[in-house]
Amino acid sequence: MTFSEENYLKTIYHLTLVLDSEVSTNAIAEKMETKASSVTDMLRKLADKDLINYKKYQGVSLTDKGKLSAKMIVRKHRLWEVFLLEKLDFPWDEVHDIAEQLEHIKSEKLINKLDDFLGNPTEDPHGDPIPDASGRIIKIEKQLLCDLSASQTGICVGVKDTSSEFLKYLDKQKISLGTKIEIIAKEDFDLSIKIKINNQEVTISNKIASNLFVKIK
Amino acid sequence: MTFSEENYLKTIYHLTLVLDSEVSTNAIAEKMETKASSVTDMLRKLADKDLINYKKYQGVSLTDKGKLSAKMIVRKHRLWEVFLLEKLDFPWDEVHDIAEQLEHIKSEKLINKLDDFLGNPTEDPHGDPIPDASGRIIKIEKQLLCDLSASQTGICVGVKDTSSEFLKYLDKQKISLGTKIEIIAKEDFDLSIKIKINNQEVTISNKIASNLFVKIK
DNA sequence: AAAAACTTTGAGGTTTAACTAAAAAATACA
DNA sequence: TGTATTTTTTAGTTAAACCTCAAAGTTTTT
Repeated sequence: MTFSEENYLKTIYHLTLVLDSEVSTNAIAEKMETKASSVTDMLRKLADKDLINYKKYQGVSLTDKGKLSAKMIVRKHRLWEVFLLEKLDFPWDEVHDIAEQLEHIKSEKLINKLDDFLGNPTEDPHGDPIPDASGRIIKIEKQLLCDLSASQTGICVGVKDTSSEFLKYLDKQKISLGTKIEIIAKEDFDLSIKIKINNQEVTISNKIASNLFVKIK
Repeated sequence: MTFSEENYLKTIYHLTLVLDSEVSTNAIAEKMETKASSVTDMLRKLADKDLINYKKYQGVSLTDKGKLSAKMIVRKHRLWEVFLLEKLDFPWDEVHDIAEQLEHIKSEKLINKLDDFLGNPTEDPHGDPIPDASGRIIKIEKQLLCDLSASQTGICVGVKDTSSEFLKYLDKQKISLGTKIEIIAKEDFDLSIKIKINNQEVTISNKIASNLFVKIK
């Protein structure tokens, strides 16, 4: 599989999860910042390789084979992210771009050994699940911080927005995976929330709270 | 730089070390298993980018810029080899092929962090030197095992032949980097050598002894 | 100086992945 | 239902990075 094929597969996989239905040519084109006609070309190619179910004008879905391939790419991407963050000490917002390159390295043995080396993590640094060697995914029950009520306490387990800006903001606030967050009070007027982290009280906007996943303690 | 450009540069670098002179088009073609005409194409390209000194019919050498680029590729290759062997526990003979892929990952920060993570090693698993971030190479004085005389003791620091067959043989004999080797006796007739390793006496052929680098203790 | 070996040039091919423009199909809606 | 709009596909190009083969030029060897 070429880099480009792998990237298309990954995009289709992600879009399928979000849209929960067949994925349209235009949706893929937009996500990959290319033209619909280019996408159609690639879809024919992926269909020839039996990686997607493709009927003209009907949108696409992944075949079992395609889904497994996509999951293996996601697995590689997320394991490398863990490696970069935990072993090499990269900041939160820099791991993605390098993992984009590393995810294309071809060696099943490598990725399984890396998995073991990292202690078989089940989530990446953004809190997204890491498929195991057979493609199985363990979902953790997580919810958005904004859905908690006063006096509840959560552990930060992931982010919804993975933009560099947001991740840098979190770094500045010293919020990372595993950080304990206690809701002190919620403000009805602007939906801002007063929270306690690292033994300090801070007020965060609704925008922040609705992009942070926590697990209730 | 494309993968292909990087591979040419690396080949020219290695050939320069071995031949210790200008490298010919044919030599490159043979090493890269391609045709001389393809090589000429690429040489023009590399010369345009000021990576090699190239005059028609005269062979090529690396410019300072080219030499540094080549060293950085070698650096990446060898650091990844150390990672694979030491951290992921890959066997000796499998690290090369995977490192061939990893050496093309683009991120200076990544490789420097990897270097630190590995404890700034100066040699790779085959005993070859690893250039530092500025391209400097520290040579260690090493000699072939066959050049030692009876009763001398050496520490295995590298191999000359890096073929899978040879590396597998060494694994079988439990010889690896750091293994202590004591010369018991040399046989004049067939140049075989009786050595003591891991507290066992073994006889090895001259072919083996002339592909093993040791540092005298 | 001629033969042999090596190197370059030129013409042309393949693959991969884009793109534009226009046709065709599906869908939305009046 | 039929037309307008949107979406998707087709067809024809382009461009980069490779490659091959054969011919022609250069250097080295005998």
